[in-house]
Amino acid sequence: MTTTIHDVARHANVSAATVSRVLNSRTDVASHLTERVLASVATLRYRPNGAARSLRTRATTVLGVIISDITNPFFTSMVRGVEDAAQTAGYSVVLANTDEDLDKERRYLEVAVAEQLAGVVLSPASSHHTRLDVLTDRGIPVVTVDRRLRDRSIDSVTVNNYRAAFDATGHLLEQGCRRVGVIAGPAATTTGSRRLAGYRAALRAFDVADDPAHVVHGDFRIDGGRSATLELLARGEVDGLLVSNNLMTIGALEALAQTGHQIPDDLAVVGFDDMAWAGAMRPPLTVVTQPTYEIGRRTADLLLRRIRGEELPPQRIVLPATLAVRQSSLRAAPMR
Amino acid sequence: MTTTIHDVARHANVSAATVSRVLNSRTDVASHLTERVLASVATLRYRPNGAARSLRTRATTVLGVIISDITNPFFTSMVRGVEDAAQTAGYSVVLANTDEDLDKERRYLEVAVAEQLAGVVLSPASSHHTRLDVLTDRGIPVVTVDRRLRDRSIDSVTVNNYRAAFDATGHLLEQGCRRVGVIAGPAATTTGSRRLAGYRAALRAFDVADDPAHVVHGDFRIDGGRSATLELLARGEVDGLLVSNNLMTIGALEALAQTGHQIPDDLAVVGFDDMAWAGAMRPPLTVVTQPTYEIGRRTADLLLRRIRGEELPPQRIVLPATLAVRQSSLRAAPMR
DNA sequence: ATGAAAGCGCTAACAC
DNA sequence: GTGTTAGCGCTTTCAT
Repeated sequence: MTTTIHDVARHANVSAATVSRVLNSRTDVASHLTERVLASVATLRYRPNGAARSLRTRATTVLGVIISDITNPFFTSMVRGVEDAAQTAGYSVVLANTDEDLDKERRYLEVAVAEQLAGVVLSPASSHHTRLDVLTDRGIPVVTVDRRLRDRSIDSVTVNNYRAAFDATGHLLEQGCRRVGVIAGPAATTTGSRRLAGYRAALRAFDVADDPAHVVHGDFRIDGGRSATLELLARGEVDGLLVSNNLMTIGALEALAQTGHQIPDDLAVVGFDDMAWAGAMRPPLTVVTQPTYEIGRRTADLLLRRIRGEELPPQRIVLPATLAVRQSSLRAAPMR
Repeated sequence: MTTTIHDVARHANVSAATVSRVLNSRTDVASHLTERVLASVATLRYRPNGAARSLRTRATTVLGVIISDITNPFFTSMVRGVEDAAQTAGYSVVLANTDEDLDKERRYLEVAVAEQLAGVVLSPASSHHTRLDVLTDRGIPVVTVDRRLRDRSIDSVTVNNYRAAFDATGHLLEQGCRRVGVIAGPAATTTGSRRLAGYRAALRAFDVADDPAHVVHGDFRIDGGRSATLELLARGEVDGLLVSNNLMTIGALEALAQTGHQIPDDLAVVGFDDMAWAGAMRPPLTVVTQPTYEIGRRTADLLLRRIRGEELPPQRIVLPATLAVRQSSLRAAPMR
């Protein structure tokens, strides 16, 4: 039927133990035996049985990636980076969606344990309520991505959200906007809270009053972005808008079109997270771009180091996010 | 350490075999024992070890989804449908990207075998060259999605691409366009070839000459769409454009903006595959919409039936794709 | 340096 | 109906 390690052993005239040693690249095997084994593996097209291996070793070579929404292009691009890094190291990747739901998140963390995943990349639903003990108790490493936890002992890879939001808001103020609204993310996420904090800091820096009416929270999804924007407009006119993620930006643009606002003349817009189509829009969209693929790679690299057992202090890797200025935020008569 | 089936057996005062029977919901266990076992499972928070199970049964409860590009929103939405259906049936899902590369595809099919996946959802890189024997020889069911194989014995779930392209092209012709270009997909894929065939049929139906200069092939990616469009424009003016998938549409729009074409006045545009942002674009984009999530669900349902061993003739499920007319294709003075 | 043998946690024959 | 037993394919002591 399927060829096992014993078939290879017989073919190479060695014991199964020796084949196993060769396959796990241990150095204590005579080189002529190594060659013979490798040759047999090749001719028999032998593939080790993953189930048997992980039953025995109590570990797999599978990484879990638990994110809120696989249809969000930010995450898919990030996942690509994780996949590539994992692949190179001989690991495969499984994905799960939480929909920002703490219950679903907890369930998937348990699955990760049951499946004995080698490690987990997590974009936590909440900086305070997400509990990782299930994993850490059993020594399964976790790295959070895009967002952090309050718990500083957990590795994370993020961008400087505060700074990015500060710059984006500053850019709108430099363009002459004085009533700048923000569609903020869920307060439970660090992307939500840090970006809002950056926005507020920019207002202060420019001596512009921080009007509570100018802040509306959305849920990082399209519909939420649309309704939050309509709510904001209902509270009074604004002349600039910062939207805290990509999907909400789509909703916001729909709302603005629907209410007859001209961009950037009536209202200058800056979104968060570049998207493949941001440049194809009319007017092209000014956004905070994140190195999504790189974020994924770095996250996976860090996770793999933990899996290998490297001892390092808790890492908080921060990558740069930069403002890509396009027409949606450029006003005719900018202020100096 | 971790609780095993024997711990549960001891706690419930039965044999491991009985616990196994209960867990696999076999009917030949006395109901009072079933209760006791279930209670023990709950109090001990027992989770069966997947590795041990699949080592024994030579099968997993994992589905593989092998697609060309996880960053393409068509596929992610489809994958959501697969995930939800799989989840309900107690299966989990792993993803892989082929980048339309036959080698990569073959490699992942081998991984599917090695990992003893229960079944595979595949969007084949080529209708002629993709070989599925690796899987079918070992009884691993496959359903192709989005695209078909020449081999009619393989189940598939697609939309009626021919008809959809026919309608989309017909719509452009009804709008008065007479020089309609098409950015076609890779000829190796059925989505590429069927959509092109539908386009040609519409030209015939409207008695419009089929100018070879109006057909350019792209690779289903953004850059390919951009360069194909520039190539098309270089060959001579067109007044209508059909783009055969979503990512190429983004590239096409960039090319049109860059060359100063006004949509829809200079050139009416219809894209394929709805995207969350199609309605947020100015002008809103006319596209062929596919029931992506539903496609995923139906695919998974079919695959799960095959996994359960149901005997049915080869299925070729065809779901409806419909034209969502928005402004990008609406001309001032349409022809009747 | 290499082989023999035990056992990871589970299910499927086979007894009873 | 339920328990006993063997063994899935691999790695890892422990001898040699």
